[in-house]
Amino acid sequence: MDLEELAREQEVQSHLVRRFNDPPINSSIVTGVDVSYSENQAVGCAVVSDIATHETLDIRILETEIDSEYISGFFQLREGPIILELLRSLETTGTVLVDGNGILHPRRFGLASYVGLKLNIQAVGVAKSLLLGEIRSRIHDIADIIDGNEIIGRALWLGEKRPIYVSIGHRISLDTAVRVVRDSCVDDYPGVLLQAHIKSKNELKKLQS
DNA sequence: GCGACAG
DNA sequence: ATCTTGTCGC
Repeated sequence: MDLEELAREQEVQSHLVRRFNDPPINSSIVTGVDVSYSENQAVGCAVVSDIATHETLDIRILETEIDSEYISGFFQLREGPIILELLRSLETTGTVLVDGNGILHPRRFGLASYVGLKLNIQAVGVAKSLLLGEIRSRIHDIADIIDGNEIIGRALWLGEKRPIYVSIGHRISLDTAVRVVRDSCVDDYPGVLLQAHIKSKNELKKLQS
């Protein structure tokens, strides 16, 4: 499939993304997913945690071969398959935090929306750099990210100089997405994402040695 | 054409 | 993301 066609598909699927809480968040379970690479070898990790008790409930690690290169705007091609397989192997995911964007995307369908829609789960995008949009009306540690006439995400300053960028993935409101990200933070970053990052990196290193 | 560009 | 040591700061 060529990118032009996939771009059209993303636009169509973006209309299926639900930008409200469905259902209201009733548990404190969150899952963070991240992937590390070495050439065409990828190691993904999913960490499930109860952010109310700080208890880690589950950890999954998966090693695969990656064929797709990274293309901005089409991150789903590279990380989609391994993340879907990781999440499908879990009994419970709660709200899933994805390393990347949700609707903060040229066609409002970033990786977090792709994962959320594909698995029909609540998902949030958490990115470390800004893909697009303008940061406006900052109040204290938070600001809107605007593109055209819509708010597509929020920038959150959590201690460090650089903010993180939170956006709706699927079946969650922006306010709730921000709240979940804040609640899941250990120091300056969502604990499940940091753990998934470290775990996937360590496992990759082990497989190489 | 030029520059930007999640990870 | 990854290639990579020391180094500035809390």
